[in-house]
Amino acid sequence: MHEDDIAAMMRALGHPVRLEILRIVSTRSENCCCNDVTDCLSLAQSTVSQHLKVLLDAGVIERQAQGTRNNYRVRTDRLDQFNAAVGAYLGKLGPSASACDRGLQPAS
Amino acid sequence: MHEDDIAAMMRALGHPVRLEILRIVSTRSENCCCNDVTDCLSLAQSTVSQHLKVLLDAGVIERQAQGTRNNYRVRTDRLDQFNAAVGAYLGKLGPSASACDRGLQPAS
DNA sequence: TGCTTCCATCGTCACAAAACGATAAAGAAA
DNA sequence: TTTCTTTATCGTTTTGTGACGATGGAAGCA
Repeated sequence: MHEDDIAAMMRALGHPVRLEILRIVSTRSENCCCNDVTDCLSLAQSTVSQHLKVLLDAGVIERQAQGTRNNYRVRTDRLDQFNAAVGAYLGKLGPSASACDRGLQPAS
Repeated sequence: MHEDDIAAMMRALGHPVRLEILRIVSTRSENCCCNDVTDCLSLAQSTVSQHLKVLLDAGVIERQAQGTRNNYRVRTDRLDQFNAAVGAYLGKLGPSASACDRGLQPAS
């Protein structure tokens, strides 16, 4: 997972409503559709659908059509992956590394 | 660390340039000023200063005036805190809980 | 065949974010 | 004092985001 991917995932998760949506979806693992989420929030259905799309595009959740409804599910694999990447990235920030590697010296 | 704080931190880190700035700052722990960062990036000084402010407001970095320059430093304590909070939050998303309870909170 | 439900998408609006140049304050250096 | 360096902030422009209502297509039910 590269820096840009981490940033993209961070941005997808960087909204209180989306974090809450993620929590809601996770608690109804098997059958959580857009309306279920909407019922839990004081937002319009279109707004919730949009947030779901953001999470979907970021790979945080997955969609599965079932008749007329769409079931959403948390992609725990991706979240684990993300969590590990964040830990690794932040862990590197303490000790010295090779930064500014666009052809510049490490430190002064 | 509460959900909104996590979201705020995520949003601050949810930009490729800011992740790179963070990395640059971390490698020059003791004396990293705005110009140092600007030299590493192809962005205007005012733009870099703005990004630094975002990171500063989110508590990701700290500022320390030294003469006419401002030294920035990574707040590893906050990042560790954030990392732990993210891990705890994402870890909760696997097992089942009681959904849609806006008034109940297991832990913080 | 209708009728209903689900929901992604479109169009729109208001506001936030990202980038820039210009500026001014404040310390260092001459 | 005068000049230079550093850099936060202002004003502006462009682009993005979040929210909404409305719409239409697809599946299920009458």
